[in-house]
Amino acid sequence: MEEIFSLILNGCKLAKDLEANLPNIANQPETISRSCDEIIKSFCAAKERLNAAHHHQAPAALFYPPAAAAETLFHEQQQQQIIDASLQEWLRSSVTQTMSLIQTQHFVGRTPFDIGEMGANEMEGTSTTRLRSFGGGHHHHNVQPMDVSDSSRASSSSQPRHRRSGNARTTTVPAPQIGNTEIPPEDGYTWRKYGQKEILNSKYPRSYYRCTHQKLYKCPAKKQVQRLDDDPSTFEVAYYGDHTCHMSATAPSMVPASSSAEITQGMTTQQRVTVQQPSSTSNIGRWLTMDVAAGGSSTGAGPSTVRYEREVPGDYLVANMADAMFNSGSSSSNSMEFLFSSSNVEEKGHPEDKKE
DNA sequence: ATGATTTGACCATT
DNA sequence: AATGGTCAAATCAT
Repeated sequence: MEEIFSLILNGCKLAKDLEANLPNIANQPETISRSCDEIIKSFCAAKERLNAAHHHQAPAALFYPPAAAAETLFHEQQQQQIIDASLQEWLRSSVTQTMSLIQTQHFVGRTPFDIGEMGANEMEGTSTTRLRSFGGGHHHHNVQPMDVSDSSRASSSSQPRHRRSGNARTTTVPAPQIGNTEIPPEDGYTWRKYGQKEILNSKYPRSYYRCTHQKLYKCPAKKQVQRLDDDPSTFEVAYYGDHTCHMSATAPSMVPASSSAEITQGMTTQQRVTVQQPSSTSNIGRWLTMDVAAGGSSTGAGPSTVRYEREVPGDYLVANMADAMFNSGSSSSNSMEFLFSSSNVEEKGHPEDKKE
């Protein structure tokens, strides 16, 4: 156990070192990469040991895990929380600035996440392959009877509760390289969670989000986020519907989800640092909401006129992200302008996503 | 007070 | 009938 902790702490230390050095090596991707590798290695080693210690019996009840398993999972979670706590401390300190710098300099033009678009069918195929059938292990703390003897519904059922409408754009988002890997991915839009569900044959629950501005702008955009069974550090995000709300409200910029993901990803990291507090999801939107000029010419960007989403083929976007994000005019060389090359995003328009 | 999240219940789809 | 998606009351956070 001590070994594990020392591994973790070592990882933290390495990360700190990296942080300190970052300004110096910002343009040495290889060096940074090597550092990251070391950090990751350290944490992975810790994780492996944790798993080895607790994981040997992963019983495969079909629906509900035996108490023992639940306990095991619970312990694991506690470990994870301890790890998280360490990381939080580090992350909280001042990484934010550093990260924005990294993102600015390093991630531009790269697409570390593989965006796959598949129809629902394909998606289903993959998930059945991937999520093998040893379901069960959900870490559900006891559900308390909530005594909401509510039955005054059953009349307002006019919404099409379509199951998995055809056009899902599915994104697999690996855990952030930096810091906490438990954080749900973000994509720059602001979402409101409206549900969570245990999914059969999946270890982890699926979370349901809708656009925060659904009611304001009738924005139909939705997404579902679920951790992969195989690889809990990877999230599968399925998008349904397109944003009809205007960009300044929810979108980080005109970048489609795929390319904004890389930026968002990092920000998520910072923003979700406090994982234990489950309800702090949406500050992110705030900075994004603030002031994101796009397109190099339109500064005022009349929101309602701008087509913010999809089809920005070779556009370079200038966004004042870092500034807006942390409004930290301090040392982080206010990189007022960095551009994303939202090049190879081939989101074929599937506008026929109507429900109403 | 307002807005977001949690979570059991409800209901459409398979 | 089972499963997944959504609703909405209760709760939490700001």
